[in-house]
Amino acid sequence: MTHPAPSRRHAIAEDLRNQISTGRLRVGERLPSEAQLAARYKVSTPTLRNALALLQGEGLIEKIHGSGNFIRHPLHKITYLGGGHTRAVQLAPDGVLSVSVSTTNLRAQGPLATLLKVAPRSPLTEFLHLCHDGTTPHSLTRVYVPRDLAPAVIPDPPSCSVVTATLASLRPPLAEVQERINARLPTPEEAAVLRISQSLAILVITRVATDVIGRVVEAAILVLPGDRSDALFATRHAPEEGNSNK
Amino acid sequence: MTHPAPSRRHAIAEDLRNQISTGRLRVGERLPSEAQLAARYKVSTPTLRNALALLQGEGLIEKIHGSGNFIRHPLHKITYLGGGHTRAVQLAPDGVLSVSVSTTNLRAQGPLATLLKVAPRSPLTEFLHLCHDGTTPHSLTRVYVPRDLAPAVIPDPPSCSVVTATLASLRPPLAEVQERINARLPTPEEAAVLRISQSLAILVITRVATDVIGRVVEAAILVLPGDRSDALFATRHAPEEGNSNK
DNA sequence: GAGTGGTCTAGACCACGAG
DNA sequence: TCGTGGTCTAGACCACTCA
Repeated sequence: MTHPAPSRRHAIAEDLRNQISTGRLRVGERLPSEAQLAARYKVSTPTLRNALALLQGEGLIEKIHGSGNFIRHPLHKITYLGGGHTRAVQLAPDGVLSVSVSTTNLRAQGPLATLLKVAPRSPLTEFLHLCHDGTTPHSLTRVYVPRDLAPAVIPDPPSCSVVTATLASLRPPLAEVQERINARLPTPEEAAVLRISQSLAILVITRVATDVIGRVVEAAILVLPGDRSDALFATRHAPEEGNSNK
Repeated sequence: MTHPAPSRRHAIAEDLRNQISTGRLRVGERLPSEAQLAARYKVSTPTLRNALALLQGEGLIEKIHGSGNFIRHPLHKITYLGGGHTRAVQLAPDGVLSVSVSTTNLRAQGPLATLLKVAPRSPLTEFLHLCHDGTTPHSLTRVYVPRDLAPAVIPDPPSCSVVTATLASLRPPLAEVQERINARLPTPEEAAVLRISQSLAILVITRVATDVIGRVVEAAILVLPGDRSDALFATRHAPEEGNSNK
């Protein structure tokens, strides 16, 4: 409560936020150049850039080097459905999502070997999914399976649904799916691939599927931008056994 | 791969990271002043501050205005157990967590009313939990229940376990627990309460518990710093019905 | 090549914390 | 009061995009 409006950049960010939400600045539109904005608000360029960084962290604008600052399209919110849904995928409310998949063969090492509970240098297959909502990237998923559970032939170009179905057919019945979620800032690489600011928080979901004999048959790492996605877990309780929890 | 080492501040941050991980800088210790560090690395103060901001975003250091930059204590990782566990609480691996609770009566409004599916201005009781790991705050939880499901008398000082048990006893059997998770940067208020950087991502869990007649009996908003907490959901599958997924 | 954002400098002044 | 971090200035130079 010491300072309601401590700094210049918050005031500028607030003004721009209002202009965006009231529609005076329309989506997709380019903002005036940083030099022009700095002149208009009578601040130095670093201060104006700090103001833009706030909006960037909220996912309201997108900076494109050499080209300008743009109002982002209103975000199609994506909900990751977890818990029980073995074939967990993202759900888009209305828009059409296109997914591109690429495949790589590699060998387990370090944390990846630990995650899959295999020996280092075990052969794995990686499926890299990049999900687009229109023209903007929307989520990044890396799926790892032991090589012997991966299909021998991969369609070219691979399609997400086909790959997923093929994987499921090769797989023994699942016993447990574990999903670990945390929040962090993206690495520069992740930010570049997803075209988001390095200061926009991301949701990272690490999903590990285990079969009945305890073998890890799939590990997936999902990276979801925090401004346009969340994860939902619903747990139903049987009415009569609801009180059996110790 | 376009830029292996794009900027000065990353080099400085990397150097400080190494000094921290190799123990040349010990936990709790104060770093030299920013002016001294700037002189040592031969950079301007804003550049040095940018380097520190990177470490701050990783939760490695804590800035205390007027006092200095300090190496943070190695984080006791907290895991939020979700999904099925009705009385979801945080688990600390070893350290002892102390929780302070305060109670407020208020009336539903806006998003809160929507969350609890009650009419605006319905009476609610808020329980504000602040969880400490030693001296540093660790998580912030706001729990809202309709007033008629809240205990008439609140012990003073309220204890977390007693409050939780009392709430459970007043409550009809639960039918469903829904947990929605997302990632964002903290508000200035949240950052201040949790004593974290405004550039450290947080995990926000919104948990809504519904009873058998569809009434929302509790809504909780948990704020967990991303560097020291994650959420875990485990789903077991019955072996025989594992293939029923079309 | 013109215009854009990305990074950095060398200082100034203010606000906070502790003695 | 003094040293600390917090904010800001007015420029400089580089890297990228697009015509």
